[in-house]
Amino acid sequence: MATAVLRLWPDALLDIGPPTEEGFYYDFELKHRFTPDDFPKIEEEMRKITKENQVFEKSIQTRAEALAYFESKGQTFKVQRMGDIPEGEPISFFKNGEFVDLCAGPHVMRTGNVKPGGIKILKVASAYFRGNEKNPQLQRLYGTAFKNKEELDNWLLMQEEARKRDHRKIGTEMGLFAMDPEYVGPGLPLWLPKGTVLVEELERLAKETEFQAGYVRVKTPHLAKEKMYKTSGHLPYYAESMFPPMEMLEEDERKKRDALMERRADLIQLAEGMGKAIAPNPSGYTEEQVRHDIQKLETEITLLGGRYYLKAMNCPHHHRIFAAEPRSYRDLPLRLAEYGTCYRYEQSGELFGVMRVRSMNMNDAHIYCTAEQFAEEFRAVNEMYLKYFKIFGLDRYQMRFSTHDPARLGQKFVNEPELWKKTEDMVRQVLIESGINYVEVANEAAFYGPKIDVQVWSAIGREFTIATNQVDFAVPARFGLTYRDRDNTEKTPLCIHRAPLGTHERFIGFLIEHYAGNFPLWLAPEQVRVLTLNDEAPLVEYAKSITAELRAQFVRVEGDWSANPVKAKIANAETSKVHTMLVVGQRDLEAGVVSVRLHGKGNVGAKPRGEAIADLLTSIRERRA
RNA sequence: GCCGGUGUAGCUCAGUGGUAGAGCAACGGUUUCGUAAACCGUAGGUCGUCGGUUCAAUCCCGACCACCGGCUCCA
Repeated sequence: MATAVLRLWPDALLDIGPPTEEGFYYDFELKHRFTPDDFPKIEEEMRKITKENQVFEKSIQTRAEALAYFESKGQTFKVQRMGDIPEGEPISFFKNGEFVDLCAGPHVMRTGNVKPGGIKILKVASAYFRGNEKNPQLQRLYGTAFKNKEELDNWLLMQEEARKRDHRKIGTEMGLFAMDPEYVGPGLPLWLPKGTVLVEELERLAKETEFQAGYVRVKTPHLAKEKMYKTSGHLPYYAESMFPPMEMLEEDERKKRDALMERRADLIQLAEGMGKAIAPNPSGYTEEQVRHDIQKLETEITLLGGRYYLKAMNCPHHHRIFAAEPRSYRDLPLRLAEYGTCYRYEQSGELFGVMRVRSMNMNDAHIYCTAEQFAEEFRAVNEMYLKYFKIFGLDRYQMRFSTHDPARLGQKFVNEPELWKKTEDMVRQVLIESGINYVEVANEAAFYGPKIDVQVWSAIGREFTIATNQVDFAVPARFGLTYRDRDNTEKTPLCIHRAPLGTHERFIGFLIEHYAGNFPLWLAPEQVRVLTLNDEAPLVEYAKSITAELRAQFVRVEGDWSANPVKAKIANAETSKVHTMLVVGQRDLEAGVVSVRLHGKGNVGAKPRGEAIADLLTSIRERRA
């Protein structure tokens, strides 16, 4: 592709072009802006190149030769990329026809190995050079190539099928949720009645599971004073992702606070100057005194209060619940659970259907425990994850173990090298013992401790972090949380943050794509619909009595005894993805049976009414797939 | 937030410098029928918002908002 682009636009600057899961891309810097109208032209040129059947020739050059080559071509990005190759490593080049590029290895031996019909340019987008938003943006051309046209067409067809599973599309079609950016706001989904069913079924699952695992439930407000997030350490590091605070102060109080803050800023500057001890300090005002006064001002400012933040996480509230009563080692582990609603001001371009939103319901819980209890608790949490994955038939997942980076202690990560090592060892131990498939990634931990993120892939191939399990050895101490131990001393507990079902928003978005909207019976918004062959009174009576019986058993059932032809009624029920249809006609009425039809599977035959109902109830109770 | 694209009825989409259509859904009738769509009719829109060009703008231009594809970031 790069060869073709260079032929068409010789002034294009090249960055790099690696393969991806669906093909490949190449980044270019070019005055001309690519549009889809250019795609056929580029494809045409690529086809010519495949016909030329150029051989990919490898050559090794010295660093100086390579640099000189790219500099002579004015390829500044390539020159920068050269810096990424470690000193002493051979610099390999590949040449095909007139095109020469830095490359670790060719993906095919000759351009002719790709048949002209198998090539397609997919889309153009932009990307930051080296993925850093401070760097210039390049134009990224995505393309794909298959051995021949048939394989390409097959792949395109699959892409088309995948698009049909998009949770935004199905969510609208099925009436699960709605977005109202004009009145409610972007990223603030409204759960419609059918989507709320999913929300509540998941909550019920979580509540049952957590109850059995010894959790207790709590409820906390959606906002808190500024002091909360200063203490937790989320401010100012997290402020970017939080909704701006609500200012509660009256005009004069605000002036007072601003004055105090100004004074504080001055003192901080003074203290810094003193630290460097540039000038003599005739006033006799010592650095220690200044620090003390800053502290006093801090307290005064926070006591004025006046600022409330919508919570972006539940942990601080739970910490205050821990602090609300004196705790003994006998109370531990204390597992506080809540489906807490959090608000995060995600950047506008990051919003994505219901998968990435600004208001979210988290399947949250915080486990306060001793260091001795930690491994057992952590293992129990992991097991809960696996239990959920089994229920949802989720087999493509990966645990991502995120650890700290010792070089960034005190900046990105709290400066507790020993605790980091200790907790990371504990987590690693649990992972190895449980035989869980995981990868370890450095420098990705939370500021307060290592974490495990669970990556899942939806049927469409979208990858998401759906759940998280984090260790926190820092924030409980910042809140001064303690329990009285056996030896009558106060100790600080460890805290495990966990959210196996993530947020309703992302989890449901994921489930929609996972099931393509065809939910298992226990989750289905409309579980059963009773359909009559016609609208004659005795038949309608029969259908109504079945409906009433199911409804009394809390089955989500609707009835359709309209005068429409049964074919039409079935078509309606099928398009609404009703899980089970009970079709009744004169025959069924006389025999006391119902004809069972399953969504997507068709008619499965008649069953005695009582048996059909019992089967439904069992499947729901057992949450069968 | 950045780059590019898009914005017409509840949904999917046509369309034009002289103030708008189709299918499905909705509503009213007719149809009484055994496993994916019976027929007739009715209603529905400040053509994302604001401004500009023009005799005239849904169409051309600009700004903003929102959404989509990426990047960055994340549950």
